[in-house]
Amino acid sequence: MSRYNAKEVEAKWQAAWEQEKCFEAEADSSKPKYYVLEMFPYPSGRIHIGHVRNYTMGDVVARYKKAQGFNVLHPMGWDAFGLPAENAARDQGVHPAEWTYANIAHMRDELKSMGLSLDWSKEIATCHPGYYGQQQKLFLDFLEKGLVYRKESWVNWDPVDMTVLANEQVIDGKGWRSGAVVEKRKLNQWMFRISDYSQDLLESLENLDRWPDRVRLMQQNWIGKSQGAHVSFDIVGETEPLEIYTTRPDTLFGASFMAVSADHPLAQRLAKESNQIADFIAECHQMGTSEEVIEKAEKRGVDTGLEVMHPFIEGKKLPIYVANFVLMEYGTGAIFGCPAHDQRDLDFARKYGLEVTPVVASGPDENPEIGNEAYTGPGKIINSDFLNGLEIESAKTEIIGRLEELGKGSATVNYRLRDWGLSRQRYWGCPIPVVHCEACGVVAEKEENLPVKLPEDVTFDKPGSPLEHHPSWKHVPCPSCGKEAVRDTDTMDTFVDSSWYFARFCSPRAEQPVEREKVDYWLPVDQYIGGIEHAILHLLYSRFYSRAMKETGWSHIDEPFDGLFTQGMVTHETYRSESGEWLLPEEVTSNDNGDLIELANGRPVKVGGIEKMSKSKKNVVDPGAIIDKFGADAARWYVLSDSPPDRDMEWTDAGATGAWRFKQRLHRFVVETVEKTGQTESVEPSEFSEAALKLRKVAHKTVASVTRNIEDLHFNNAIARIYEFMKALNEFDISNLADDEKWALTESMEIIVRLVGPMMPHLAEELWQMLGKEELLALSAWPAARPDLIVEDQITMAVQVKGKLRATIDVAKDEQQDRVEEIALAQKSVQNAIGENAIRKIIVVPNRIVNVVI
RNA sequence: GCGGGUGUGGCGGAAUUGGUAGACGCGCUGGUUUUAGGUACCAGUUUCUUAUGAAGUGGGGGUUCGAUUCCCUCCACCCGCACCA
Repeated sequence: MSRYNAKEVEAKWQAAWEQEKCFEAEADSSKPKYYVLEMFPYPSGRIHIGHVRNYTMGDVVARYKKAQGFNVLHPMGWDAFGLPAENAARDQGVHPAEWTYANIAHMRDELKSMGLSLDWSKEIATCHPGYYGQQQKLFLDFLEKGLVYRKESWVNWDPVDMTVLANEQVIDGKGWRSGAVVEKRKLNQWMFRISDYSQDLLESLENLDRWPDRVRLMQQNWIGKSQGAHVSFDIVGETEPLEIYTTRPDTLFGASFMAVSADHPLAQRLAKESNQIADFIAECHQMGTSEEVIEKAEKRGVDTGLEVMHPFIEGKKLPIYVANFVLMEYGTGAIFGCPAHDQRDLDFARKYGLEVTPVVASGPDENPEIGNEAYTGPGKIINSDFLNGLEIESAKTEIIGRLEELGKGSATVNYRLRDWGLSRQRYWGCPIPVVHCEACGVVAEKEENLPVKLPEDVTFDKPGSPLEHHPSWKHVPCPSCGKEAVRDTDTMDTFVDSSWYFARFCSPRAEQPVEREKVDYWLPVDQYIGGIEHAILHLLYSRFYSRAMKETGWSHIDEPFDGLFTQGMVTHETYRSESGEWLLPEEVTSNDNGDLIELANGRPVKVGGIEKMSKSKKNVVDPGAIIDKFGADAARWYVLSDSPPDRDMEWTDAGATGAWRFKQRLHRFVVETVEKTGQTESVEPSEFSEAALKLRKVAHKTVASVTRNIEDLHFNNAIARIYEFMKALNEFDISNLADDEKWALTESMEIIVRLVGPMMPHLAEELWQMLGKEELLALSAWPAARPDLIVEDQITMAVQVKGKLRATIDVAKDEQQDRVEEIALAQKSVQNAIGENAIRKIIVVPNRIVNVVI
C-alpha cells in the first residue's frame, strides 16, 4: 500500500477547492447565513502557532456550519497599519508599505498551506487606500454627527527623539531608543465620544449571552459605572469651591485631607506661585500616562497650604494636597481622603502624619483600631454625628440629602470609561481627513478628495512624524475658502482600522464604506474568535463603532459580534545553553539517555519554564516547518486535540507526532478496509447482527456528541470521541462480513470521515473520494444521528455507602426506585460496608447513583 | 496597585455542570509481530498499603447524604490597564 503523502494530497485538494470556488460566499436571502470571523492578523512576517490555533478553530466552525446547510462567510484580511512597520523602516531602511506587503504575501501563502476554507476573494488590508479611504469617509460622517471632537490630552513625549511614545515604548520612565526621561505633554487630539454610550454599552452586555462571562465582566468593570456624589468644599479665603467626586459620601466625617491631581486647574494655578508645587507637578509628569504606573507608584503629595471647610463639622479644616495618585481623567480630578476606609488614602495619611478616624465599624467595637490596612467592608456608621448607627447604603442616601439641602452636593452617576483618543503622531496609519485653515478653522476634507493618501516619498531619518516633515504633502488649499491651509498630519489609532473591518468584509470593494443590503444580510458576525487580550479595548471600540455606523446610516445593528470565543495562548518550554543563551526548540535534541543536548555541539541544555511563545526567549516553533514535517492536517488536528480551546496549550513535538500517527492510522484503516470489503449495497438492510448494531450505536452516538462538541467549540472533546469511535472500528472484525455488517461498516467509515472533515479536511476529502463519493466533502452535508441508535436501555449505576463507592449495578433504564434499592442492598460489598449500622436513609438519583446513609 | 482568569496522574487533559475522579491522547513498562530509520498490535500505568483497604482534583477551612464542581481564605501562574496589536 502506498503511504499517505500529505504534501501532494493537501496541495491537490486545496487546488480543487479553489477551482470550484467552494468558499466564495454571496449574499443570498433565501439561505440562512453564518458569518465566522477570526481576529485578523497583524502582518508581522510569519504566522505563528497562535494563528494556526485561532484560524483552525474558525475553520472547523466554518466547514461544520457549511455542512449544516448555512451560507457561510469566512473572510480574511490584514490589520496592516501600525508601529512595527515604522520601526522596520527606521532599523532596516525599508519602506513601511514595501515591508508590509511583502509580509502579507508571505503570510498569505502560509495561511493557504493550512487549507482554510477562506473566501480569499474578499481579502482586505487596512493599509490599502481602498480601505482607509472609506474609513476616512466614515470619520467625516461621524464628525458631522458630532461623534468626534477635538480636545487636549496627554501623551508620552520623548524630548530627545522629539516624538510621542507608545506606553510600551516607555521603559522605567525612559524612552526605549533615546533613554531620555519621558515627559507628559498635552496635545490637541481627536476624540471619539464613546463615553456618551457608556450606559448603552453597559446595559447591552446583558444581551450578549454568547459571549464569555468573564469578558462581559471585564467590560462592565472597564466601563465602571458608579453611584456617588459630587461635593463642593469651600476653600478658606477663596471664592471658588473645590468640587470632588466620591463613591463613599458616607465616610465624609472620616475625611482628613483633600487631594487634587497634578493636572487639576487648582494645582496648575498654585504651581505659578510655588516652586515646590511646580517641581512636584513636573515630577508627576515624568511618570508616564499609563494607569498601571500611576497606581503602582508610591503615594506622594505636597501640601498646598490651602484648606477647605468641612461641610458638616463646625470649624473643621482639611488641608489640600497635590497628590500623584489622583487621576484627572476620573471624576473631577479631586478627592477627599478618608484614610480609615481607603487603602491609598491610608498609605498617604501614614506617610504625611494625617489623622485617621474610623467611621465604619464592622462589629460592636465603637472605636476600632486601624493599623496599616483600611477597612472597606460592611458595617455601621460611627463617629459621624447624624449618620451614626446607619448602614453604609442608607448613610449615603442620608448624607446626599443633607448636602443637597445645603446646596453643597448631589447624587451623581459616574463612569470610568473615557473618550477614545484616536490621533497618532505617526506615518503608517490612516490620515485624518481634515484641514486646518487660519480663516475657517478645522475643515473636513471634501468627499471627492478622498482618499487622502499617504505620501510614498518619506524618510524616517529625522525625529518626529514624516508627514510633518514632508515638503509638500500637508500644504493644501482650504476645502472651504480655498486659501492656503495645512492638513492634519496625524493618523488614526490602528484600533479604528479594526473597529469596522468585519463590516467591510461584506462588500470589500464597494465605493462607499459598506453596501447596506450586504451588511443587512451578513451582520452581525455569528461567531467571532480571537485572543483574550482583546477582551476590552478592541471589542469595546468595535461595539461603539457599530453604534456610530448605525447612527450615520451605514448599518442596522448595535452589536457587531453575536457569539464571541476567546482562545488561549500557545506556550512552549524554554531552553538555554550552558552559557545561558536562549535556544530555539529546533536547536535542541535528546541523546541516548534522554537528556536534552544542543544539536550543534552536544552540550547539555537547561530546560526552563513553559512560557508564552516569544521571540526574545526563542521558545517558538515555525508553523511552516511543522506543516512541512507533519502536514497541515496533523498540525490542525494537534492544536485542536490537546487542550480546551479557551485555555493555554503547550506545544510539544510529541503531541504533533501523535496527531500525525492518527492521521496515518485513519488513512490506512479506510484504504485497507475498502480493499478488503469492496463496494456495498446502498439499500439499508432491515436486520443487523449484534456486532453491526453495536458499531452503529457507537457511530451514531459519536455523531451526536461530536456535533454537540463542535457547537460548543469543545474541539478537544470532539476529538476524544472520534478516537473512541476509531477504537470501536478497529475492534470490528472485518473478516467474513455478512451484507448487513458490510453496510454498517461502510456507514461508520463514511461517518468518521465526515466527522473528521472540518478538522483534517485534506485527508477527509481524500478518503471521501476513496469511499466512492463524487461530490466534494467540502460541499456535502453533515450526518444526522439516529435517535433510536443513541439511547441505552441498560444503565450502570454507582452504589455508595456514606458517600463512598462500594459497588456498581446494571439496571434497566428508568428502573423502579424500590427495585433499584433492593438490588443495591443485595450487593455483598454494600452489605459489608453497612455492617451492623442502621440505615438512616437511601438516596436514589434515577439512572445515576444510590447513596446508602448510615 | 486595580480588574479578570487558571490550578486534576510523569505530561496535555475528561467529568452529562452537585452524583462511579483520571475518559481520550502523549509518555513510560512488559509482551507479540519483524517494520529495519517517527512500524503495527496486545496488556499495564494516580499514590500509599499488611492486598484489605486508605488517601487523593494548588494549601487550609466550610455547606451537603454526596464537592474537581458551591462558599470563605491563602498561595502560584497568566491576561488587561486606554499610544503594542
